[in-house]
Amino acid sequence: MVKFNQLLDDKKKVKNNKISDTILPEITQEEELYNLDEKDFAVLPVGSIKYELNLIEFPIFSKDKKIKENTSRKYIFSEKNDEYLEIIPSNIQSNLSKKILQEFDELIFYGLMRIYEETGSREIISNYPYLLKISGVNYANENLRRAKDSLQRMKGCSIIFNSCFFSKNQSGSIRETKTINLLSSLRILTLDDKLAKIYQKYFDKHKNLKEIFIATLNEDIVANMENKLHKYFRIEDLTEIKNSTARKIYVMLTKWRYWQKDVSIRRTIKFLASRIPLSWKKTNLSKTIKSIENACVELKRLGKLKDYKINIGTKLEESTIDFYFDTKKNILDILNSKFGIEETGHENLEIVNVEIVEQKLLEEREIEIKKNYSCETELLYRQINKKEQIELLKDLIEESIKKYSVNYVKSNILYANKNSKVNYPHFLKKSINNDYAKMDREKEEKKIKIKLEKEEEAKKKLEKIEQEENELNRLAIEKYGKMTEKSMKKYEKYYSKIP
DNA sequence: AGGCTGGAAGCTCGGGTCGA
DNA sequence: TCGACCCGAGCTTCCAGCCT
Repeated sequence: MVKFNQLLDDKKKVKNNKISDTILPEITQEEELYNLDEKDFAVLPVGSIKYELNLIEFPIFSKDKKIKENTSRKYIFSEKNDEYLEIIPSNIQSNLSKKILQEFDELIFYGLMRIYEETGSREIISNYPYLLKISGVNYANENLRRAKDSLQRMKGCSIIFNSCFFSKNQSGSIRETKTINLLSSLRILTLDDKLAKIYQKYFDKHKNLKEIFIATLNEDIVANMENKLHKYFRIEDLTEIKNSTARKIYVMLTKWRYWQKDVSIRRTIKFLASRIPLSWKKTNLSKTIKSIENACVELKRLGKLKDYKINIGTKLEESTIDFYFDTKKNILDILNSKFGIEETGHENLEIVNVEIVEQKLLEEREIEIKKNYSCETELLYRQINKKEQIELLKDLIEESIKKYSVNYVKSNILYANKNSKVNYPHFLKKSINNDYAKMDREKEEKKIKIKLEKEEEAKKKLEKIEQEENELNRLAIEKYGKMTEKSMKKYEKYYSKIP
């Protein structure tokens, strides 16, 4: 972990280069004591959400628009200490996209947090139009599709915190590897779904609703929020910042300023860029600084930042930025200065390297996400041709047997085994959805039926023959018993000649 | 009337290249 | 170091039409 000393060193370096000639504006800090406790939470402004501390500090939602499908991203904080954050996209074929979490998902996540705040339940049952509305996303057809896409990404994307996930019981250095998905489960229900009746009231909200979703928030994130390891934000405060770089800076500053308990803070621009994250290639430094400056202008315009000052010395690379905060406090500021001020150990983490891994490599390496699948899923998974077995197909099987039946899925697996030529997972998914194996299954069922019928017939025939034989024997014995002594001797003499 | 759908055009912004 | 320019995925906006 990068120690706080390093930041101090950075500051010293800047001083040595005589860059730190910033004249701080006169700032007087007013303090008022409120002694807030649980019962004061009722006065939280409408539209407040909790933002969990780990999610604040890390680039969970990529700002990169050129992100490719089936590509993971690893943000390395320290090669030596093996500290990194890695985001691996889902390659479940049924998902709309196989990308890592992106900017749009962040907005949708705010919406989920809002519903969580309203209901207090980890399980969120809602519909896309409502989710868009409270996420601050314009209603548009395309956005409806993307909301679904986004939920799937939150379920499918694995976020690996290696030695960097902070939680309540964490003290000192964080040594564990933690893999989470923002959503631990996701179920999409259409009206014709078997379970739709149970959730009818959620469909009744609007006659035009075709689908609703049932999503469960990740338990570690929820646990942290229950332990007050979060900051409060008004959802409008976040969504009115259209520039995503500005939004990320605002969110991180809210954490840092109350941790540092200061009305102004300084960071190197390199550090800031690494955390947003923005490119820090030599040829692009000036543009990155410009982007950060644009973001600051936006924050100042919206009144989220009192002022800022960028200090550029002889070298662009060593530039720093000072942020100045308003001392006027609203209810959220007061809460934020009280809760979530723990040192999480992330404050000085600097991303030193970003690795991008393409799908081929992703598939080659075993994804170490251990999941609990049902017995049926495990058994069906073994039916898949060995060379086509990918751990993630278990998700597809698990989902499919819920929707259809074990026999239905099995028949389609066998069909895919026989007929898939190029892309097995894709073919299997299509096969299950369209029941390609219907004919095979019916043929097989018919074959079994005929076989059973034949066996039954043969059994009956055998029984009949036995019955007849028994009857003949009985009659013979009966007749033998009734013979006169003369006839019996004649009969025995005749039979003794037969070998 | 208001919510939903489907499609399309145009804009945004980070990133890349180049030359002064 | 910096401005000019281009690229392109993502995003917004708009329109026409449908459903309840």
